[in-house]
Amino acid sequence: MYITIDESDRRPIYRQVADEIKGLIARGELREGMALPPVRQVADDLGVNLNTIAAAYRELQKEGLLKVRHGSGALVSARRVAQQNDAELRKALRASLAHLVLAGLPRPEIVEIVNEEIRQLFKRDR
Amino acid sequence: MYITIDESDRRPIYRQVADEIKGLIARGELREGMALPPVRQVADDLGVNLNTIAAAYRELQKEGLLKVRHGSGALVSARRVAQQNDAELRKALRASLAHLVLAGLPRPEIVEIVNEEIRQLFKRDR
DNA sequence: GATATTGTATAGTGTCTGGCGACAATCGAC
DNA sequence: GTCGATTGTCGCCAGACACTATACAATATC
Repeated sequence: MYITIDESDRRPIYRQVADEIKGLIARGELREGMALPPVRQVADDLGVNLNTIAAAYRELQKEGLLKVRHGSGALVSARRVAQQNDAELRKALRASLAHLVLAGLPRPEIVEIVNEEIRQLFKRDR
Repeated sequence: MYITIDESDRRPIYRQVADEIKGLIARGELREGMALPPVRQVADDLGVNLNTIAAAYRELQKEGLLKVRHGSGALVSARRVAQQNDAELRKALRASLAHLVLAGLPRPEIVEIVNEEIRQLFKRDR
């Protein structure tokens, strides 16, 4: 499972991992019922402690995306999060778009990038 | 200056504030040369300590968006951030879009929302 | 059942966040 | 120019958080 973490990213590691897995689920690379690698394996790959990955899994379980089972592994249990605050989602989107603007990207380029990302997200939806 | 903070948002307050101000600058509501309200005023409005707001201002100064002057206030000093990691920006965008997908929004609606947000961002650019 | 594999719990360490109070720089009235 | 008001800064503290190491518990495999 291709996950990376970033030193310069100010989010905690466990949340970076959780967000990456969310991305994999969103774009259908991880589908309902599929097993995730054991926490120790991911932890070794990334060079962090197993508890850090376990925290990420628990986070996703709390949101209803994973079913984590003591002794066996973790499974993708849904491709939908239960209740999601719409305002929160928009705020995050707005913030990331604002950063593109502040980076100096012109409007057409931003539109281009966004469309490309959306395309990637729905690539596997047929 | 209309800023809000959100208890349920897991980002620290000072970063929420910094991001909101970034948004105001990005969409041109705060323009270069304009003064920001004193840290005490913002702090009182939001019910937090002045140091929390000061931390937000310092954050923005570090990114080159503000000029903070001891004794006088803080000014918007640019509408561009100096160096910005492109990969980081895309990652944030990707994450926020993924969350929309996981919330169950259909592709057309996501496109709609994104276009609306982009429009808002460039509303004042003529 | 024994052993390996997998997630969980606990405890320790360092960092981050946010509050309080004192300090320092600047401004404005006079 | 001085003084008071206004503004940002600093040092310290308490609590929460992030991450690690190690021991424990549940499940799978044989």
